[in-house]
Amino acid sequence: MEDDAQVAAAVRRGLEAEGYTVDLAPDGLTGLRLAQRHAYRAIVLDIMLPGLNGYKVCEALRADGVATPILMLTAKDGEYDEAEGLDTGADDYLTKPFSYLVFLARLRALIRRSQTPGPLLRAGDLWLDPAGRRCGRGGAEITLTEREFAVLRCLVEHPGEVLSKRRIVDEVWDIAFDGEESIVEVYVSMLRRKVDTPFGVRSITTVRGAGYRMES
Amino acid sequence: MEDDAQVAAAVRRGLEAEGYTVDLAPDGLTGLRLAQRHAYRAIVLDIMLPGLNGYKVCEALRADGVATPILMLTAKDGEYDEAEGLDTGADDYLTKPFSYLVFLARLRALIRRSQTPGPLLRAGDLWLDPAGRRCGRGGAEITLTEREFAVLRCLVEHPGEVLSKRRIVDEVWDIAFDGEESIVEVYVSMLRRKVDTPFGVRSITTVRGAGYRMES
DNA sequence: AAGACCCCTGAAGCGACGCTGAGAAAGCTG
DNA sequence: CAGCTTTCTCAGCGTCGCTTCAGGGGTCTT
Repeated sequence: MEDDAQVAAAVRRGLEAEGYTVDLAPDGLTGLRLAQRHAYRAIVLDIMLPGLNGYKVCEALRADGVATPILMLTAKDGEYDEAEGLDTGADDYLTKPFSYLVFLARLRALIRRSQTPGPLLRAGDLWLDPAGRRCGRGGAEITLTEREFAVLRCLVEHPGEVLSKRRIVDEVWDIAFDGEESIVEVYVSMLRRKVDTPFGVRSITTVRGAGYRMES
Repeated sequence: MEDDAQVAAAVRRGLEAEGYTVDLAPDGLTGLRLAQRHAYRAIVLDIMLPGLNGYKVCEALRADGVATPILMLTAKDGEYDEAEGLDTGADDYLTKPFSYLVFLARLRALIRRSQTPGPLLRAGDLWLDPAGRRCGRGGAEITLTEREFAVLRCLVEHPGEVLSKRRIVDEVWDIAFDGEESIVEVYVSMLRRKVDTPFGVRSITTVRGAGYRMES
């Protein structure tokens, strides 16, 4: 246990260094609760857990309709353990001891596999292709920088809804971003110049004191 | 088990003497992993396996979209086993005990049958033949090293989609590769010099901050 | 009408990102 | 073992994008 806690802490540090946000549960039940309440991108589940063991947590989650990909960690390399792990609904398993690199690669593969392609976002004749990272209006393609694209995407994903600058910063910028919210103004300005002005339209509306809205 | 391991080793020696390259998995799950990651020309699958049994491995592979021909080995000669084997997606089965010559003949037949004329990957007039490990643009053939080919293949398999360096590393390099992602930059640079520049085109687009995209 | 507040946008510094040539290390071939 | 190929690292350099700042305009309140 002592050992496990250390491994868990190390894994957490590693993942956070990679830019992931990590919630750590000390026991099975806590983990189950967390997973039921949050929409995680992936769950790493140790079979040996105080309280509910990993199989049970996994089973309970699947029974609950939680579809989040699960990576199971098992200490034994017994045959049945692996099969059972997959049977209860885990998407992958890893036998201890494992290298951190292998762990990371598996986790990434899991997350990638679960990502739905999400074809094309549209707002009027404005279109956004997240997979190809392309954007355009009608037949014309528009070149956007990474940030511009992220901000526009954020807006297009919530058409007709007013998004505060705070919210846009939260969604687009890193957690650690400590600049001013006014950065959003700058990007909206640049976006309008690229996706609106040349086409004589105005799809991003300013709602004074509240934020911005993508007209649908 | 002991027995099986000896048979497996013998088969391996035999096949390697024939000029095949053989990967041997000690258990079902390892086999499954290997088969998911590599593009084998054929898979020989024992039903009696430690860990996942042959049926499950077979099923999992097919569910995963792996189309590699599978030759199933069964110890029993009961009809149902055979039927079940074929049901789960195996292409042929062989009942133990069998002679090595019969085994070899079946395997060859399987490989021959599966050689589809041209699963040729294309992107514009750029073509890639994974089976023959060849590549070219229009009528001109281009010589690529193993890595170059793998990177290009990765890109061509997802035309129009932006692939991050991280993802390319994950797909092309060993799972435990711990070098820098910038290695991808080097290979893209070399690829462009071979498949783009001589033809005055630019098929691999850099998407700053996001990755690379194969133009389709 | 004046002031306060909010938003727009052009300019500019600087840091990050990507490209490429050189070369070391490892592997293969004869 | 020598010579070749392949793979990977490193560092320099040019470019691009991110962010901040400041000045100006618009809008609402008092």
